[in-house]
Amino acid sequence: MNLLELQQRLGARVRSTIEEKFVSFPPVQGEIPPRTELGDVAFPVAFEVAKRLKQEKGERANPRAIAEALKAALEAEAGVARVEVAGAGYLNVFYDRAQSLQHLVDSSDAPAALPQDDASEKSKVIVEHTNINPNKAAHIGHLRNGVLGDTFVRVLRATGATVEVQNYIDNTGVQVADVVVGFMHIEHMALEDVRRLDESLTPERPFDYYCWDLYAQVGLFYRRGDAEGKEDPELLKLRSDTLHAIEAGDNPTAELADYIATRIVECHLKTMGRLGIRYDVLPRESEILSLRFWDRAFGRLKETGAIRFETEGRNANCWVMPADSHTGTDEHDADKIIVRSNGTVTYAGKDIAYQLWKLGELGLDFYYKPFQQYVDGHVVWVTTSQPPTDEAMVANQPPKFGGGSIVYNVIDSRQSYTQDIVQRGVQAVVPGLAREPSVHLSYEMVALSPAASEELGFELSAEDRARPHIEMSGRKGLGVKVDDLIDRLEANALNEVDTRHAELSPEEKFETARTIATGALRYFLLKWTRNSLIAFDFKEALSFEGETGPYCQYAAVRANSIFRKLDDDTLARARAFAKGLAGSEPDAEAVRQIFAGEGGDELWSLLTQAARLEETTAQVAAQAEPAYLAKYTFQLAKAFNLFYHRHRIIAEENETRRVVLINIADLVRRQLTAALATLGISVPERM
RNA sequence: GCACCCGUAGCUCAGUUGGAUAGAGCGUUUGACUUCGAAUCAAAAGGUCGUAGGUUCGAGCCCUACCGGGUGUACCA
Repeated sequence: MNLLELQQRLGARVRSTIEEKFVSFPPVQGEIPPRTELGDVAFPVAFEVAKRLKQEKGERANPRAIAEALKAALEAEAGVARVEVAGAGYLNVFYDRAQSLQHLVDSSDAPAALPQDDASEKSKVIVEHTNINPNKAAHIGHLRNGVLGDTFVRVLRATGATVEVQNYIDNTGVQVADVVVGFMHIEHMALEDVRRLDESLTPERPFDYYCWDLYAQVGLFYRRGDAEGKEDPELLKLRSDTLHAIEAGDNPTAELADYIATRIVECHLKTMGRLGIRYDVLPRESEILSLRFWDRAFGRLKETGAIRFETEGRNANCWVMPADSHTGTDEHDADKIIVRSNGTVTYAGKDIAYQLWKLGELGLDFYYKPFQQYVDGHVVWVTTSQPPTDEAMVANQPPKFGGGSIVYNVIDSRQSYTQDIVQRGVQAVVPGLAREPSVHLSYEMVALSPAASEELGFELSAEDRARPHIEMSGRKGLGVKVDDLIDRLEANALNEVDTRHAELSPEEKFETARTIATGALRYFLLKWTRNSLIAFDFKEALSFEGETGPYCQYAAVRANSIFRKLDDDTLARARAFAKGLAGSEPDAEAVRQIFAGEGGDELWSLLTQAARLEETTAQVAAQAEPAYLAKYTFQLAKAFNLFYHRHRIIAEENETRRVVLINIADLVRRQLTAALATLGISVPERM
């Protein structure tokens, strides 16, 4: 369902007419006028034509006259009712509204035929998101990553792409090591003790919450209890020793680390699952190390000369990636160390190896085993260093992971510099790939408003209180845990449902509340453009009114309620009427009268807005900006709410008018539901 | 120092690639439930688009300089 084809056809016609009558001209796009009275699509090309005429032929022409000359060609096109020349030379096209309605209803029946350009080999898109350090509960900042990534995945799938979702697990990093230090040196626990502790924990304070607190304690521990003090080098040695033990593997410390990381990943998946966020595969850093991915990437980097060995200077005995611009006084200032002087590899190096694998350019693969299964049977796989041994594992083969034609990495903007290094490394090794095969999908962080910070019980200095926002800190334990926030949203939603729909069963009430909470939270995180920093505020995040997910859901619920009261036969007849418009001129004329009459522009405007979902989705996929889809959905919901308020549909007495209203409401509710689904938000029965 | 991001209504933000009269939400004020549900709708007030130049038919958007804020710039991950 879209009007894009018509728009594109008109654009092509404009161009060919210009070339025929005036000068050579680039492809024209057409744009949506700011107001319905100005038409359905506008071509402000006359100014450019006048300029080109002057430049290329020395002719002086009036833009208005040029627009007039193009008008006739457009008026001859099918689907066009009339064309106006406005202002200094705008060419405004008005569609035939009856014909458009017929077309929209007709095409909405066919399941959106995906453009299967080449069935032989469909390329795969990989999206990597979430990537939370597996050492504590997820906070709202982590959630922004997950929601952004998951929504982008849904957008890509809506455009027909095949998408693989990866969640990278850094199970051998310092953050995990810190919690291991906490268990071993603060709590004096070994693996068995931690296991027993884990089993004894209550749902109010599960394992990831426990580790959240412990991690904050470790931060203090390194500072000998003084939050403002310096870290004690002697205690920091515990961290590096632990880290080395984890990387080496095959020892009690590494086993404890593995237990913690695995359990926390389970918690994270459960948390994300509450919002419908899912994964296909969990590549782990431990396997990148043990399967020697880095060694292979290292060789490739050396071969291509992307990195070089320093024999002197401050980076002596390191492998560095030279900076491409030398702005500092010392030209080595900006060089990035990839391999340290002690021979170990930095994060950037490991990430280059991982990216190469994702693009199918490393020449190595992981082994896999099932990690968990969602209720619908979908399996999440995790990497492992051992080939399958027993028969059951051999029989249960994973899909082919990695080898994407394009890779999106959802990573916050603070890591732009490092990501840049990684991109350069990848491009040096595989120069033949399409431009930017690996895309950093960056976004700003979520910080806390001073009020939110105090609500969490953190004392603020006068200086902090004056700041626009306060950065969350896992080390200080300062942050809004995702599960806490969802719990509050669900409780609030349940409260509302309870007062509005006392007749529902407790299960129905809870399910409705859950859906509303998900809608509120996902929309809250999606309505901001990626490079807008979110200063988290409880009042705003907990709101169900105004520009929120529940507002959009409510519009869809209302639309559905119309059709619950309408018998199926009426709907079928209404659709048949719309489809038959092409064959009945009197009916078509009656429909035109309705759109031309009182409030007709408003009806038409709602219809065209609903028709633009596919176009918007494609744009969101191209620009990787899910906020546009959120805005679109809200605007459609808003327009529908107005329509709903202005018109009584079932009670409408004029038969033709009633049929038109039914068709509009039907198309809008379907598009609205589809838009929400792409945002990961479903529509409850009642709310 | 250098690099990137940001500066639009009281607050928080959009502004779809340079188009027509600058848009939402929240907050404030005021109206609308006997209706397909008011988690809604309508109306009002609120703007020197940080400042100063420039580019052109046209600039919130592009260029230059400056002012103010943020984030990076590790032999951390």
